[in-house]
Amino acid sequence: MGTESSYDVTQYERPSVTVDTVIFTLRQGELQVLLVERKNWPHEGEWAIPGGFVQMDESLSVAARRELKEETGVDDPDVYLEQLYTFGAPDRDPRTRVITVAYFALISSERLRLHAGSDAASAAWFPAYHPPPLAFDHAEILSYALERLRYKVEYTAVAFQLLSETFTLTELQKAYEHILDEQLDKRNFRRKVLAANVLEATTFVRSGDHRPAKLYRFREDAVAEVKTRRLFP
Amino acid sequence: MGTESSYDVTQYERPSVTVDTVIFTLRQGELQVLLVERKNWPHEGEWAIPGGFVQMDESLSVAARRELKEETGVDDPDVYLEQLYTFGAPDRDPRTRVITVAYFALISSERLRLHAGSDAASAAWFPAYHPPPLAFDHAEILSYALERLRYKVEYTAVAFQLLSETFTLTELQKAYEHILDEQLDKRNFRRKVLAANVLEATTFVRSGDHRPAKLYRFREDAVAEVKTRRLFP
DNA sequence: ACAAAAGTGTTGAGAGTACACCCATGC
DNA sequence: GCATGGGTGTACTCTCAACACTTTTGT
Repeated sequence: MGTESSYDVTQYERPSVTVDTVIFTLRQGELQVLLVERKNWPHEGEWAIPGGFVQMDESLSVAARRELKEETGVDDPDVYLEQLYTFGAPDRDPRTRVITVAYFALISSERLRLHAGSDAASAAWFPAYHPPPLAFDHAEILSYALERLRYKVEYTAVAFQLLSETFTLTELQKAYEHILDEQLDKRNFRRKVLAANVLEATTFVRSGDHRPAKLYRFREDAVAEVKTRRLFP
Repeated sequence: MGTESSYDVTQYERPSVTVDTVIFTLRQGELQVLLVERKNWPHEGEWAIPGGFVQMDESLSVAARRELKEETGVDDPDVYLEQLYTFGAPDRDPRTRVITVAYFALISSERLRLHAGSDAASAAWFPAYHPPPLAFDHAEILSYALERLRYKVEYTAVAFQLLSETFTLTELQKAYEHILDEQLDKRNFRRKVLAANVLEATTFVRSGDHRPAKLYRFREDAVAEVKTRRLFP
């Protein structure tokens, strides 16, 4: 806002502003997304990304966290939340002009388990890569969130946000494979992840049916960014 | 927007929504940004990123292009424009709640020259890395735009948007150096830029004081993306 | 003992980086 | 003829990608 040095801020008709939060988790061996049911409108059986109006005294990220809490019961500032994009086509909601600021959140299924009984009666998890029909432009928002997640996971350490506090290297590799939808080489993966110096080994092991696996933890002080390969030198 | 299956869309008080467009060009051998003067308010001599209210029937990107045209006179759909981030802290504008969707634009000084006499009386160009004091949270918006530009220039071919249609390899290299604020090796730069197969040589040369330089053009059909170096395999 | 997942090294190819000199033109 | 920017090649290093077997545990 710049040109007018003074103006009547009430003179313009204002759009509604909402925040929609795309919530991802790893469940049942795949990447899943939380959706809420729209009972009759605009079409029977359509689902939607959870969202709500931005209150006049709350910031956008606070509104997104409020939405996250309402739907999952999780009220933890450590949950990863990032602004995605703002969608504002004039006809994206046929009722009225609604501009929505989309966020995406990553949450471990462990954290979700702790808050199982939330009030989200009509919310359910769906495979992120195979969602049901979505209302409005929400399919576009979900695609965009998946694209950003895939991209982000390649050059930062966000994937850890989807795992429990301690995890095995195989669990970490599976998380990457589910997000990237791609198989990775075990030896190369382990060598590189250990070389990155972002993990610390714990003294514990995960005992299952077979040989126990060492448990690792993400180093809080780790700076996990990769120097990007440039298009030009 | 999801939970309420029906609601009165008029029941909430609504924030104002603006679009602010950070306009970059290469001028006088440096990266510059267009700012507008805020005459008396909130503080004497402060400058601001050009912006304006989003009309009820226009999309966000159309609003950003409208702003671009009002300030520079340039009304060309080829001008590079990208949504940056949405800033919505409740107190970012002390008068009322204003949520602003920031965009950034890249425009060549050649295009600007064609539209020199626009109505932007109080607009002026400033060094992007050394701007004057800025109003509201506009310093934060500008920093964010510079960060994104630096980042984007490394893995896509956006830098061409700042050059004329034809350019010498030295001009291209200087553009990269001004944006990245870093010196590059001439031989490596030329080898890699030619290997990327995004340029076509023209038959023309730029004659200056000394040996004439070949002029190149960006290939319209070029797909200029780099496969990103991953944090993990 | 056997099934199942954990864990571990080497090699060849390609890309990145550092580095110095001759060339064509205007004055 | 000289000053100025244009233009060119090589050698070393590092990172990436492909690939198969041994170890440890539970049953």
